[in-house]
Amino acid sequence: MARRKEHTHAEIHGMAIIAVIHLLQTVNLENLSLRKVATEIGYAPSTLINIFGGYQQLLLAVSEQVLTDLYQQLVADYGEGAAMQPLNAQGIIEKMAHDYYQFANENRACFKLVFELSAPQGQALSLSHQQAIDRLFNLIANQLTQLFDDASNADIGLMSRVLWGGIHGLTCLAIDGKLFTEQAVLPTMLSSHVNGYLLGMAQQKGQTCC
Amino acid sequence: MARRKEHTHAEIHGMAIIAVIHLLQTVNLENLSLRKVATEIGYAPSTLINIFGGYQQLLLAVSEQVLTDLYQQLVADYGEGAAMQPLNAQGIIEKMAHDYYQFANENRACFKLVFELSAPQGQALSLSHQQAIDRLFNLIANQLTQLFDDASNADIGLMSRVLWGGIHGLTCLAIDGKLFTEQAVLPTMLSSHVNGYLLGMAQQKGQTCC
DNA sequence: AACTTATTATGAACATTGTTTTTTATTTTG
DNA sequence: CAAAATAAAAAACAATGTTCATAATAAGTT
Repeated sequence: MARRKEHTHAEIHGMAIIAVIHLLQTVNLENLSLRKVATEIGYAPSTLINIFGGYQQLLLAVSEQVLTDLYQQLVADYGEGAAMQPLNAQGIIEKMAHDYYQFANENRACFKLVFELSAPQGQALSLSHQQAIDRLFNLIANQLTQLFDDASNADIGLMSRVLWGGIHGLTCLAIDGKLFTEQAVLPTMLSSHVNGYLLGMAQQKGQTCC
Repeated sequence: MARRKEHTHAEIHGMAIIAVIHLLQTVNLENLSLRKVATEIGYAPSTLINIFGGYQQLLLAVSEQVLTDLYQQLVADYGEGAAMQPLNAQGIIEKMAHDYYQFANENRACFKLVFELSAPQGQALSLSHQQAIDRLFNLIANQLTQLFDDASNADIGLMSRVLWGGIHGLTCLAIDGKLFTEQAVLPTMLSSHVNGYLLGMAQQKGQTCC
C-alpha cells in the first residue's frame, strides 16, 4: 500500500532527522535503530534507506544538523560580527568554551554521535559536514584575530585548533566521567585552558608581558 | 562436542583479548563481532559470553588492556621515577603528548574503542579501568610537581587534566581527520598546547616572568 | 473516461548480530 | 564402573541493516 506524496522526500528527510534527535534524548546511540526511527515517523525502514541511502548516512545527516544547532547556540548571545558585549575577545572565547560543554552535556547522545561517527569507508567527510566544523573553528579564529592582530593566518589557524581541541577533549572526557573530578570544576578547567594558553601565547609573542 | 580444559578460562580470556586487538588492526569496531572473535580463537560465541558475561564486557576488558599498553609505551623511554634524561619536565610532557598521538595513530581502532566505550548502563567504570586512566594522569602530574613545586595538589590535578584533555582532544580530532590540516602539523599543535599552557601557568604563578 | 505506463512506498526475505537455552561430550565423583 | 557434575557447543531466538519483488497510487495517452 503506497499512498503517495503524503509527504515529500524533503519532508521525510527532515522528519527522520528530528525523530533521531528526539529519540536520542531517551535512548543512547547503540540502542537506536533504523527501524525505531522508521516507526517513529510512521514509515517503513526501506523508505528511509531509499531516501538516505543507509542507516549510517541518516546518522551523518543528523550529525550535520546537530553541528548546526551547536553553532547557532554558540552565536546566540553575541552575534558573529554584531556589537561587542562588555566581554572582550578572551572572555568571549571562554564563554564559548562553557557553552560548548553545556551543549554537549545537555545533548550527550547527539554530541557523541557527531564525534564518534566517521565517514563511510576511508572517504572524507562530506563538504557540508566539513563546513559545519569549520564554522566552529572560525568562531574562535575570529576572536583570535582581535587578540593577535599581527599574527599570520597560519598562526591563527593553529591557535584556534589548539584552543578548540582542548575544549573538545575536556568536554569529551567529562561527559563520559573520565576526568575523575566533580562536574562542577569542569568550567574551571575550561577557563584555565583558555586563559592559560592565551596568556602563554601572548607572552610568547611579546604583546602582553608583565 | 565439548573437549574440556584444553585451555583454562584465564587462557581463553587472554586469547580473546589478543584476538580483538589483532582483528582491530584490519577491521574497524563496527565491523567486528563477537562471532568473529570466537572463530578467531576457535571457540563458540556462547563460550565467550560465559567467560566475559557479554560482548560489551569483552570489549571493556580489551579497553583496559589497551590503556595498559599505552601506559607502558609512554613510560618506556623514561621510567616513571628513573634517572632523568637530558629532557626537563616540560620536555617530558611534550614528548608524552607526541607519544600519545603516535600510539593513537598506530592503533586507531583500539584507541577509539577505549574512549567510545562507556560502562554498561549508567554505572561507573570498573575500578581497574579508572586506575588505568588515573595512571596516565599521574604521569603528567608527577612532572608538574617538579615544575610547580609549591602548587597545591588540587592545582596539580587541575593542570594535569587540562593538559591531558587538550592532548586527547587534539588527538581525537586528528585521527578522525576533523582538524582540516595536514597530519604533519599535529605535533606542532601538541607542542603549542603544552608549551603555551605551561608558559601561561608559570607566568600566572609568578615563577618565571620575563 | 478508460487504459497504459511510471513511480513510490511497502512487505517479505536474507544474512548477520548478541544472547539464551537446550544438547552433547567430557570429567569428576561415589 | 556407574552416576553426577560440568564445560563447551549447537540450536533457537529476537533484533538488526539491507535488498528485492510487489502492490498501490499517480501521471500520461488516446
